[in-house]
Amino acid sequence: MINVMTQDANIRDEAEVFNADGTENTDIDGSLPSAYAGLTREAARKQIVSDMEAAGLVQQVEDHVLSVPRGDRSGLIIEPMLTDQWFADAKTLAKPAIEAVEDGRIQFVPKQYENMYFSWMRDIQDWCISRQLWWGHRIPAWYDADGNIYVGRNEDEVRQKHNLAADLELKQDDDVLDTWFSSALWTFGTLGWPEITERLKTFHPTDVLVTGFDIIFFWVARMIMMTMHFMKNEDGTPQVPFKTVYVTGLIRDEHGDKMSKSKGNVIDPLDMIDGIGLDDLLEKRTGNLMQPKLAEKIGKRTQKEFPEGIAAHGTDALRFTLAAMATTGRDINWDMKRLEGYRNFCNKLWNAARYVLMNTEGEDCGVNDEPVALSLADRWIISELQHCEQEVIRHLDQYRFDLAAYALYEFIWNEYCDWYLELSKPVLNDEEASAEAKRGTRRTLVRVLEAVLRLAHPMMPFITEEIWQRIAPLAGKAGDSIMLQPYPQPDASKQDAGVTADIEWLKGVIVAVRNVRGEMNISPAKKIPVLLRSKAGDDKRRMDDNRQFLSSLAKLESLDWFEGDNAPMSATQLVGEMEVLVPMAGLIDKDAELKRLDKELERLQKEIGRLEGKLNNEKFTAKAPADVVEKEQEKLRDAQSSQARLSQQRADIEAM
RNA sequence: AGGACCAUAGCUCAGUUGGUUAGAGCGCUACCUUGACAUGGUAGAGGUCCCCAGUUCGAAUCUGGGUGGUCCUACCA
Repeated sequence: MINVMTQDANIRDEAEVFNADGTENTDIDGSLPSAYAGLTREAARKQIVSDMEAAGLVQQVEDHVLSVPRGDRSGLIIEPMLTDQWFADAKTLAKPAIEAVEDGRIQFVPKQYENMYFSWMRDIQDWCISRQLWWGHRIPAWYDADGNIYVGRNEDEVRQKHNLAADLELKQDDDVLDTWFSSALWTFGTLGWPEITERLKTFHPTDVLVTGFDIIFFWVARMIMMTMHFMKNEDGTPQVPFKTVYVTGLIRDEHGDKMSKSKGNVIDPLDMIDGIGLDDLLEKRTGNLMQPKLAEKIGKRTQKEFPEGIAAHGTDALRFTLAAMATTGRDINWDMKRLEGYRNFCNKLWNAARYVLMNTEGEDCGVNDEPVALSLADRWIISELQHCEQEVIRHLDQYRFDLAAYALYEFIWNEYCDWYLELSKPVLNDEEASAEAKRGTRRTLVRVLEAVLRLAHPMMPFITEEIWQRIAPLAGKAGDSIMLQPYPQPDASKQDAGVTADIEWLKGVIVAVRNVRGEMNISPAKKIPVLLRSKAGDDKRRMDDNRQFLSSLAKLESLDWFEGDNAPMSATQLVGEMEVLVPMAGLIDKDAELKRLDKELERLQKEIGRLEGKLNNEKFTAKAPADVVEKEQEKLRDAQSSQARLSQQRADIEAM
């Protein structure tokens, strides 16, 4: 290896020549043309060209494109230069680190990232830990004038260790350690190491490391290597730094571009939480650019993207959004609209709590276990809560924060708010209702809310705390903070499939009536009569049990059981085998109803065709599992029976 | 060049071992200010699951090939 430049990148008098092992090579003549000695390399290049031209040796001078490395701070062009550098034997360090992941002492979530780790580690090269930077930990190595090397914590220690004379001149290595070399010590270095402190014994190994996939080789792999090298278990085996590495996706901007300062597309989380005006946002993005030329472009883009700046969304909304978007994919394209949607969700929870407080504060909520009568709706929401808890806990265990967030969203909005709060109104507003019934509903309102607050707390810490402070006493709970409360545990004995089926029936009837209203343009304010007709045993019971709920939520003028064939002309919807009839007199638009029925019949016809085709295929009936075949047969029977009823209905209306 | 990942509604994304009428949020359409909530409610429209071939009774899901996109490949972190 030949080096022709001095430390200042000027041309040497004579080239240095080394063997590959770093020893000096004396076989090769290192002499250089004296004309160039001491010139800067730029001047030397020009001089060489003109000398060549003078000698008639130049055929052509041609421009070509190349990428020129420049120093980050100085901006100067960086030239190749041979210097002494320190290396760590990475292969030896990597071996136990690979094994720790292979045998599961350390697990990556999602698992696919283990491949990334292995491919890096199995192909690892010696790690150059010298850096020529202006910052970092200085390499703890000293040299004397003869080139001897002494390594130690500091100069005093080095002198003592090697019995060096006090007047022997020592020079510390100019280079600094690779940042990752220092930060690889992080898990134990922060806990008092090299002293074996109580903290170190208590908290090492740590549990979960959360990071981005681009950090796996930079830091994660190196933490594992260094920790296993320095830290040992009591039995002397290498200790791992952490047990699980949870790898998040990388958040990009809405176009899928990586956020970067020079692109001016960075969105500061704090600005989404607190909001920021356009002027401040522009200043933030363009005020301190490395390349001021970009300011105009970034400014325009920002102005277009956020004409009014960014609205305040709050911490909880941001947290919940991040959880909901933490899917298994590698990239997360940020979407302000989703943040907005989850802010609305926070608002929804807040308003639901207001409703609950309005109806429970200062009222008898059965805190002291007074007797209660639980309605079907009460028992249903309690049952569903157990299910929601199961789901959330299961998904959290698997690091599927997106699915956990979705389960919470679904329960709070689509079950608790949309149905349960509505179903609580008929009971609370009914002057005839017993004290036990009202107490039961109030108790359920507060207890379910209290539990779901604890369930949601990790994802929406502030709102849940705020509401919990007021709800907890009503639910008979005491404590300074929701943060100190136990996480909910589902109780399977509170789940009741029969209750769920009854509520599904109830929802079906209500939706059926709303459907008729929607399609027939009947005002939501107008009360309408409804008839139910069915041969199934449960239907009559369910109607009798739920008369109050139905009348209230479907806005009924009357609700009657109809037997026999000559039903009045009605708009019809099916709930299972049961017909929901809305008599047409004075209400229904005949053409609209015919159109609606045709649409439904067409859908059924397609469905029947599909199912028949499948079931007539002998290969399917012969090879598919019996329960799958049976399921398809049942679907066909249902579709056919629906088709028969609706065809009859259509004929009746047509004849009107 | 090598390797990895991704492709599902207008947009951002779910879809767990093959069997669903393929889902959510936002956006869109119509109606509704009813006493928790218009940051809302009700009802709806919207998909050739990138393309081709294969395995299978059956494919968004499994296999092969193709197309398009993103990222990584060691001295900024």
